[in-house]
Amino acid sequence: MDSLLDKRKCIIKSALDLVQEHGFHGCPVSMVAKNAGVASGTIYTYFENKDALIIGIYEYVVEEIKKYVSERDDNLSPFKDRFYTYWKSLTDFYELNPSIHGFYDQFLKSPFNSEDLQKKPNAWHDYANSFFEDGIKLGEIKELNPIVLSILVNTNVNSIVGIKKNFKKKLARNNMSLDEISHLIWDGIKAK
Amino acid sequence: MDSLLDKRKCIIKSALDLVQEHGFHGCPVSMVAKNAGVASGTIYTYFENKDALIIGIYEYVVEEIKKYVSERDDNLSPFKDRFYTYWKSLTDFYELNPSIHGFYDQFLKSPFNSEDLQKKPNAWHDYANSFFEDGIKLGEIKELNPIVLSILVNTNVNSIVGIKKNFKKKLARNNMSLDEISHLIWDGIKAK
DNA sequence: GTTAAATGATTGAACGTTCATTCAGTCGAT
DNA sequence: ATCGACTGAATGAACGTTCAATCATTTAAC
Repeated sequence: MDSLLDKRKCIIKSALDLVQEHGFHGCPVSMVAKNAGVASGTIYTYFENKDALIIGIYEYVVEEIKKYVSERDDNLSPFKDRFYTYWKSLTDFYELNPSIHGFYDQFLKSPFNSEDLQKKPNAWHDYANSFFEDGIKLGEIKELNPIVLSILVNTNVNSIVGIKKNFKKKLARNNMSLDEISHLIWDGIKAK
Repeated sequence: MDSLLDKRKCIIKSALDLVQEHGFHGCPVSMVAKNAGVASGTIYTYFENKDALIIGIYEYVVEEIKKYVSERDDNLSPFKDRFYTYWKSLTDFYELNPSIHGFYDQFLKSPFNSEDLQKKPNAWHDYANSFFEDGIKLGEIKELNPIVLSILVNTNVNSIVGIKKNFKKKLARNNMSLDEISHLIWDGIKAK
């Protein structure tokens, strides 16, 4: 029983790496299977088809993100601190898990991220939305739609992590550190 | 001669629509051909292979973006005005050309956007970078790396346009308008 | 405790489809 | 008459998916 869940997760994880590297269509089921150390037929014990595998990866990924970020949020702290912690947690998580970052970035803009999927309950999105709702209720940030806020902040974190990944050499100079972008965003969204 | 360029552009345009709708791998060459009103073999008169077609669309797209945004920039105006005009031009352009927005968003995160491609000269990226360099030289915006700034601003515009596309109904309420996000970003990046 | 049956995961060759690409022949302009 | 674009059927490789056979583990019977 346990090993079944393990194998499912094992397939997801090895598919995650490959998709991140080669794109959705650059990694055939056979490659995922080989990478996971199983036969290609086995994939179909755990997933209805390849699309379901991709969605399965997505569901795993958002669960992991939510877990990491929410564990580090202390809702008794001042909201400003919570915001910076949120930003840092998300950044850290992506940097610790570059293939999740790569996958998620690709997935969000892909046709896999269909309207139907977006309608389904999503613990990570719910968490992020209610996080920013808190900030608004507390009067700490501007009265923007929390959904917009969360998309905006998450997009920016994604972007920064991507920049760090790609431009590591060029940017290290004497410029304002990339981490300071969080201040820039905070200045933009804080109330007053 | 002219009709050859026309046909190339015609193929690019009809591929653009299809890719935006179905994703890179959801639109076979045969479909592109049919949509463009040519035989599939004809595609190969204009493009070496399907990948080259995708890259061709990308090159067309960034050229159009650059044209639209730079035409509306008056570098004699105060930089703050120029920033708002930049933001508005880019937003307008994407809203006037939703399939370009959809394509570009997908493309940027896809494996097609390879390191090699990123190294190639790109008039739009150069334009955006030097735009923000201007702002820094004029002392109007913070001393961030202009490459970072342009990625950041472009990402945010992209994101806002995407939100407008998807959430038209939900968001129209009484919340601060999405267009105000530009102020939020300006407040964040302006000097002082 | 041993043996036998049952269950269900696993395998990988085989299948059928899809699709990028080719090319021999056609058409149209000059 | 020549040249080059155009056509679209043909090709063959790639890939998702299936399934008969195998294997491992659990259950049942004695």
